[in-house]
Amino acid sequence: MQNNLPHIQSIFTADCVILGFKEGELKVLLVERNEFPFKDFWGLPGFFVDQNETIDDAVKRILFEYTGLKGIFMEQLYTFGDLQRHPQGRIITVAYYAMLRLDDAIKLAPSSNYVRSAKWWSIKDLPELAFDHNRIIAKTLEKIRRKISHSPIAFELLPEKFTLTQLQQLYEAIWEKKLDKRNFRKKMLNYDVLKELDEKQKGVSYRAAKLYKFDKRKYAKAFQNGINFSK
Amino acid sequence: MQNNLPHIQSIFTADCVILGFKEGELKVLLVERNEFPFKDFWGLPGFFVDQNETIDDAVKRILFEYTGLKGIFMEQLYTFGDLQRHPQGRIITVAYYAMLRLDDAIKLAPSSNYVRSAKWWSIKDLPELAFDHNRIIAKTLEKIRRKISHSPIAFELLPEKFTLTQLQQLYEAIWEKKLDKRNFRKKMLNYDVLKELDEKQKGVSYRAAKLYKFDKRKYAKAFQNGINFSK
DNA sequence: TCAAAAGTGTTTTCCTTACACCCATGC
DNA sequence: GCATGGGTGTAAGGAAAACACTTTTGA
Repeated sequence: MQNNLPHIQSIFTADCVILGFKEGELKVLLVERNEFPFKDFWGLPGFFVDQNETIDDAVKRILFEYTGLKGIFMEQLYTFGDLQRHPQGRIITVAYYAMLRLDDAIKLAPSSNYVRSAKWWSIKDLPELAFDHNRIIAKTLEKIRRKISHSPIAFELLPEKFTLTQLQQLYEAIWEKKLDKRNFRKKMLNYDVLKELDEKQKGVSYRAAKLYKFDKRKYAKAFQNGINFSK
Repeated sequence: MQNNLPHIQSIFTADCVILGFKEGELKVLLVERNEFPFKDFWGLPGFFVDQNETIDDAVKRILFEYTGLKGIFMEQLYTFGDLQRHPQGRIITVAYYAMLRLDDAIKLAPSSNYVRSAKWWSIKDLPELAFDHNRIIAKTLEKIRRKISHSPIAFELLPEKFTLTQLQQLYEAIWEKKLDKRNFRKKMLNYDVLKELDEKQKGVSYRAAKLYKFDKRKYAKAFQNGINFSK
């Protein structure tokens, strides 16, 4: 950093891993590229950041353009700058991940002409993606596997009202590990961050489960003591 | 990302939070700036990344230039892109943190002419720094506070041979919290990641303590089971 | 012999784990 | 009435936390 900026300029982009949860599986939103490089490959939604917006704002903007949603949970993941990651030269990308509730009928609206289509993919069964996007998704998984132990990010992926079984399935999907139903419920209720509702599941052909809400106020209290949704 | 790169170019830098541990305190290496902006302010060592090196390599290079050391532990922290962080326009910086053993007499060699001097500061008592560097250091602290619970990064800051009391003081400095001696030792030895040496502290005017080494092989085993140096 | 830090065990409490059966509902 | 998931308790083991005194050493 010098007085007269030497204008060593670099190209950088932002890529976003948009996650959802449906049918007991973690899903990731991918786009089909319509231009070189990696034409016809699937990859993460990526974009340039304007000179007059923060990276966070740029990601919010793009999330809105793709999903029509605002206020989505998002967080910076990592910045990738390998020399080989882009065939046209070293392009640095700041990767983010975002989490949203897939229950609302989200209309996917790929807004840019470099994108042919957009689709939710099961994160367990991805093709070879453009650039280093497989690696970025792998790193996202590592991150959220750790993070759901001490942060209430799981609730970002669930409908506002959910059953304990849905919550458990989400943890199981992220950790790729079966959990004991009784222990899971005991522990989760013990944290005292859920609000039990006077409402039950509807439209199922078996005993309807109670619905719960995540309670931010309770969580704020519990957080002081260092909560730990351990495996 | 498009076929013909639109060359929306951005300036970006890398900044490095270099940490050491001495006299029971966490230290951070700061440089005194010799040029505008923020002339005469102290700040983090920052630098441009060449077009043909990865960000990691650039940080390694700079660490070597400043300290004469290679193989220092380092990790990416976060990428900061606020619009106001640099008075001359939006400059994105990728922040790293690094940890080294301060016991070796490290000769600080500020290599660049934008730096007047370099000095170790106690992290608890910092002046107002250039740019958003106070914030970057705060974020580093948050990160390592979490990270020392499940990673053996503490050992990066200690001499190769250390006493249990030194190790405890380091945890206490990072967590800003007194720990119980007996419980700390019991727990730490229980993890089975330390090797007890046939050697004792020298040059102290009281009962000399046993020296220990961190044992990477033992750690690798313990790691499988999900180690947790909890508070 | 004194000052300074090293070193050491036990008890209580709490969290984690393992484990299996009956219940409610819709079809 | 049957298939499907909902919902529940207890015992045992292990980790965490609280707590204070004796030992060693050099000056």
